[in-house]
Amino acid sequence: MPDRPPRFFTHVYRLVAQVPRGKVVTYGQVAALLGAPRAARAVGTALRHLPRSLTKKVPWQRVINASGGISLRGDVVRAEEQRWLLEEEGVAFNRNGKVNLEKYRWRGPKNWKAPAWDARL
DNA sequence: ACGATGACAGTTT
DNA sequence: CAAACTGCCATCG
Repeated sequence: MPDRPPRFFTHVYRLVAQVPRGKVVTYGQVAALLGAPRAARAVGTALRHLPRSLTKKVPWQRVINASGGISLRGDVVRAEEQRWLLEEEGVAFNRNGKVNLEKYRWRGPKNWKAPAWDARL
C-alpha cells in the first residue's frame, strides 16, 4: 500500500469530486476555492498524482486550464481521453479545442468554505 | 534545507 | 492571436 496523498492533494480531490457532470473548473479556480488563489500549478501537480484508486471517484477530466483547453501537455493519449470523456457528458469544444467557460464553468459548492489545509495541526 | 519539477496563470512581446 | 516570459506553489530527492 502506497503512502496516503499529502494534505493539499486530498483537499483538491475532495473538491474536484464535487464538480457535477457536464461542468468544468479551472486549476486556478480550484486553488482559489481552497483558499490558495496562486496555487493553480500545485493543483495540477495534485491531479497528476491522482491515485488510480480514486480515478473512478474523482472526475479529473473536468479540470482544465484558464484558457478553456486541455493542459496535459506531454501525455497526448491522456489528453485525448480527457476530451472524449468531457464530450461524452455534453461539454462542447470549439474548433480550437477550447471550452466556453462562460457556459460550462462550475461556480463551486453552495456555502463553500475554504478548508484550512495549510494550518499546522 | 535547497534546488529542481510541472495536468498553471497573468503579462508582455 | 500565439509564443515567450515571469511569478507561484506544494512536493520530492
